[in-house]
Amino acid sequence: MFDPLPAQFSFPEAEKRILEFWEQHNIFQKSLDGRRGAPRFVFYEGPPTANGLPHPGHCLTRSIKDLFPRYQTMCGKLVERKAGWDTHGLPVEVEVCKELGIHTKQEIEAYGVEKFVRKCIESVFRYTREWEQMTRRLGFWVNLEEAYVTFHQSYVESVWWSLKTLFDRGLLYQGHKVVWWWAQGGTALSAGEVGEGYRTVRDPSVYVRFPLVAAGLCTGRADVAADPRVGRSLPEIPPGKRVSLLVWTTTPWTLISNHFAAVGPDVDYSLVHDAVADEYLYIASALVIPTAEKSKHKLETVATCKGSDLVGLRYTPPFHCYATTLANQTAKLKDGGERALAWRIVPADFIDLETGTGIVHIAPAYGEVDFNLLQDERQRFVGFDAIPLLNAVNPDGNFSDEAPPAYRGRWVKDCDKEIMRELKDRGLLYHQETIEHEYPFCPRAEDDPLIQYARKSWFVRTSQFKDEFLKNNGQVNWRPEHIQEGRFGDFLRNNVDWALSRERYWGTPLPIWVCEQTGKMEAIGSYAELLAKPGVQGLDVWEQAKKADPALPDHLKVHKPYIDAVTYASPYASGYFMRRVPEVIDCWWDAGSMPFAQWGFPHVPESVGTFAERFPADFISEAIDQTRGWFYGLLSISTLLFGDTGALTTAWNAIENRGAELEAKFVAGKSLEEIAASIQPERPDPLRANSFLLTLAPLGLEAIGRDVEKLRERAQSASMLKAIVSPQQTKGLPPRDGRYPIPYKACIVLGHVMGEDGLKMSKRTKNYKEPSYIFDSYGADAMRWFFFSAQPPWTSVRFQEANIRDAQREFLVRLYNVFSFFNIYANIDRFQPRYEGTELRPTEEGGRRRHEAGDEAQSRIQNPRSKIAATSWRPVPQRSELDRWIIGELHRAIRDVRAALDRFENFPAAGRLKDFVDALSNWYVRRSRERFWRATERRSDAAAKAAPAWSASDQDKWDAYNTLYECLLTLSKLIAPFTPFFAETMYQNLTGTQGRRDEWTKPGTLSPSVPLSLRPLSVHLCDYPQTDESLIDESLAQEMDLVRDIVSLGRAARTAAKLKVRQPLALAEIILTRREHAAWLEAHSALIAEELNIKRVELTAEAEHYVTYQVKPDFKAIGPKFGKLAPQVAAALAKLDAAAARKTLTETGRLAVELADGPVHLTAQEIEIRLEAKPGWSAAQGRGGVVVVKTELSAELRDEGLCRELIHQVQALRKALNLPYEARVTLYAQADEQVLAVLRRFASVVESECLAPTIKTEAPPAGAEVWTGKVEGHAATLGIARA
RNA sequence: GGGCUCGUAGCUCAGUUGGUUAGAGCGCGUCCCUGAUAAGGACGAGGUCACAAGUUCGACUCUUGUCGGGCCCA
Repeated sequence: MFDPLPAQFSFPEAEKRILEFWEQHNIFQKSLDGRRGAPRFVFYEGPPTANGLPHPGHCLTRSIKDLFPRYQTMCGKLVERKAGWDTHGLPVEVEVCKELGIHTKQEIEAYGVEKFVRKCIESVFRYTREWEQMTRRLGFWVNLEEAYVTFHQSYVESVWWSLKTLFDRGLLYQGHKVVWWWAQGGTALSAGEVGEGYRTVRDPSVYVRFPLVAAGLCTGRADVAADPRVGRSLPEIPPGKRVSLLVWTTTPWTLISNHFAAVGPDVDYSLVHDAVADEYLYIASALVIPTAEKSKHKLETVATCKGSDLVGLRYTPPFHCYATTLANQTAKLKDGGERALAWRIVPADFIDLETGTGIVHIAPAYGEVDFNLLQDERQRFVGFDAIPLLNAVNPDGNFSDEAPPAYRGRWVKDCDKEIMRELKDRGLLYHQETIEHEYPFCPRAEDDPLIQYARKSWFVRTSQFKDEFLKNNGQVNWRPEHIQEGRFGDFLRNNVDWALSRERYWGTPLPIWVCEQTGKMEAIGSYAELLAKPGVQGLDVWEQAKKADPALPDHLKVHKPYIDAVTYASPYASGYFMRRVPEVIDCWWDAGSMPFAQWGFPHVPESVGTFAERFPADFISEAIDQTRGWFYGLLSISTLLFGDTGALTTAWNAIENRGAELEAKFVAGKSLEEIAASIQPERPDPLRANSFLLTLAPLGLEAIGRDVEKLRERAQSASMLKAIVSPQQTKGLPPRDGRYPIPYKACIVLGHVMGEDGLKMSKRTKNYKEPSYIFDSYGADAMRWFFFSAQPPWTSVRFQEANIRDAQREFLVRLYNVFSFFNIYANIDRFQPRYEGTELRPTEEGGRRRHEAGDEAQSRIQNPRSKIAATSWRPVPQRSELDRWIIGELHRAIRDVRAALDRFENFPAAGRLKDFVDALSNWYVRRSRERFWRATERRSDAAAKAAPAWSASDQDKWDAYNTLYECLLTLSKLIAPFTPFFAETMYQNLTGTQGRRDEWTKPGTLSPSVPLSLRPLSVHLCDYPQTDESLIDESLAQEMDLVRDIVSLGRAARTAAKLKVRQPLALAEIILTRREHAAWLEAHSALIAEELNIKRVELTAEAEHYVTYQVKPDFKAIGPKFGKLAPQVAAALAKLDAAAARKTLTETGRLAVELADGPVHLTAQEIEIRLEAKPGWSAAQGRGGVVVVKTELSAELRDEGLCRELIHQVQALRKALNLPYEARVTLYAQADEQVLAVLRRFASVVESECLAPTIKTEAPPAGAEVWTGKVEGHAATLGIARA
């Protein structure tokens, strides 16, 4: 007996019960315990920030993150799932500031950093409860109890370890970064804040001359080495005439710090003669006319050239404040030669030809592209810092002492007018006007314009690892694939050094301590390491705070402001202290460090091994916006820390800078340790030597492979090579998976979830339903199924309630109906499933013993009530064709679903499940209904004992039950990763575990009918179904498809003739396109006849009556064979007598076709015969063939049709009375004689169909349900009353 | 402004290495079933596959450009 399903099944309520069950019985933990010792499938949780409420987008992420781990667990893997929380960063600070009603850094400091940071911690966990509830309700199995938290001390120390490692390898450096800077507030603004503050303003627009000083054009400058690229012939200019670049800018104040002028190498430039001043100017050709119109000067083109021809020319800077130091300075280039440090023409790829002059003034301190261009130039020189950053502005926005005296100490924007006047006075201003454009202001201080400003910042040298990143990226299995070469690949190819530091308060403190005297620095890898330093001071700040408030989380001691107070004695200058730098780090670094930091690697005991077993991840998933966030963080940090060539690069950096020196030491017989220690002798730290060894250690010969060539190329001697490649084993090194340390093997990049209206979800417009509303109305499975089945996860998805409801109806409700159908009739017939050996839980005993256990189970259920099942089960091959077909479909579905999920593709997998449920519901159950309803042949107990075999009819019935049961039970496991709740409901009901929870906790107390101890408690403790290829009959599958197709065509043909299915017809003819399945189809004509309500169904070979033939080439075969001739072949075929051609082809298998150049031969495979119904027949055509129905109706058929109509009306009356289905009625009929005759004639049919044993041709009595109307043109009155 | 991505039925979306009748669901219309029943099913109408060129014997599919949406970055 299966627990009867409720009359009104509620998905949300059932899910709540399942949740309780999971928790009560620790099913998640059991699912892990069951796989202890199994191979791991590693999952990384990308930490969300819990300082906002979870929305539908997070539900998508968490659904996908749940699906694959569940699947892999069922496939036999151990899939631990450690949750994580991202807790640091500007968004948290902003939330707290909003709460406090403050904004600026001064205000935060006035409030108190200590109090502020504590507010941040509170804020971070404000919505944790909501997040945990959503996670639980969605059925996302993840270990929340042991979640990693990025502000925890162990996590912070692990991040410190990574930073120290990089610092010691010379990969962490201080440089500049251009930010949107609020000068008055002294802070940088985030992109979001900047976006808020754009306003339309009027600004100056000035055209300025940069007079050229290049050799050959003006007064030659023999002291400046010519750029070899300046190898072009420039036009002869009359001596003494001024030649200038014409540049354009809207920020005159930046001209004081001008460094370069940029041109587009492929852009056309014109040298024009301006008659007004009798001078020559370079302008982009495309902008000559607009410039002439603006300035109202006549400009005559003298010559043209490419921008690349101008590169390298020198000019006089507009202001001279830096000229005294830089005017004639040059430095060595990496590839030989020297170049001037400033005021040269350089190439750029961002030249705009819409406005300006096509020659761009470059002031690297005040523009990001400008700054990047400086960085590119710096790369060309031997010493990276050979070129200084020109910046005559203080952080407060006032000109510094480097600026000309007139401007010093004044707000830059206030100086624009005077600067323009000065330029005019000095003859450099060519033209001036004002323009209107969008410019950002501080959103909190509306009168303060923002400026782009270079700030000192800490960087990680990621750009050196670009190739390594790309190699690693190449090994990731991206879903969708285009991420690899597209968005992510592009991002990596354009890699710039990671700007790591933030001048903020709530973040992982940058663990670098600086000597207050010498400026020398050290990185610290852990709190313990800090405490071990000589002369540590300042710990009391923390201790006192803790004493004052013992509730203070200990984790805070590694945070600002407490950590800032900790100083120690400088090893570089006695009597001085080492103090920490004030910055915290980018919280993306925190998140990207999670593979090792979640375990506190390498400080926490055992963490090295723990990490080693769980790196890399087999699977991660987040939304598309994480490309530059978490996905990049993981990849870059792993590569930097654990990569082979990454380590090589580090070694090269060291060797390149000190190669000769190191080599000498090596040759002199120094040990590797000594050499390592000497690499940066200013810090004679043993840790340094270790870290160098750490760098060299992974370079075992076997690991280097083709990089040996690179080594040879770059190592300065054979001896050095030998030193580097000798294998060093260093304990505690993280493992490497394959050649490169990919941090994740597969990554599903999710699209964004959009609101009901297809636009971005917005709290303000409330264009989306809350997850909790969906959970309460439809359930978590409905939402999950919608995410999995409605679209591939990487397309942006519209979160529409209607779509979720539809998805549920299409799959879950349909499946529920089948399940409920089974439940009702299986209970009526007291069906008992058989427990197969394969269903048993694996034990230490061998297969034989297991079978015995199975037999025992069988005998246990052989009590009188369930005797039926014990003897009725038989193997699938002995069952009917329909049973074999649906079991075959089941195994085909298993095969396809597994294959799709193995490829991390949920969408095709879900589609396949949907198709199977459709086949089960709309064909198998429909076609089998009669078998379930068939009465069992009653036999005496004696007869049953004497003959254990069932009658054929009963056996067929039990086959149907067993088949449906097996489909449903297997399906419960197949859908378990997708819709874990409903899967559990089905599984528990089908296995009889439902409602007997208490017994599960008491071993040995078996239900009398169900061997509970032999079954997993939960579907999630089961193995995922395996395909049994022997049960798949591909040709049966095709044939059944064909039948369904033909039936569909038959219905279409009926509809076309306006013949409803109730009206029986005499004959249908089927003309097949292909003959392969003809025999099989013929054998199933009865089935088709029944579905179509047609007495006889025939296959016709020669059907010229009804159809015309068309011979068409199969282009897929013919295209490659004939190429350009293909259309000719097609044309020739079209001209043939199709019927004759078909005959020839059937008989000989070949067909000759005349082309212009002679005959060609086609085989049957290369030709497709198409059928088309001739007009005048009620026919329908499809790919499989044509179905023609005979529309002529005999009197006999009409009567039968009439009878069906009468039955239909009676059934309608039954329904109106809402009668129980077994209620008997008396039928009263009044109509003409023809109708009554039909009723008499088909009385037995009417009786069995309508359960109306008595038919009275009289007026219905009072109280009867009555219908009066016309049936097939006959007036009639029908009434029924309960018998 | 740049990069990536998408544009297929009224709506929401599929469409597998290019192959000649482009599919599904919802909605709509017609009908069926009435022993899964506050369900279920069948059939039908509805498409210049955003637009324009190009490559090809052949383009929804590949290339380029234009227009429109989304994301990321400026």
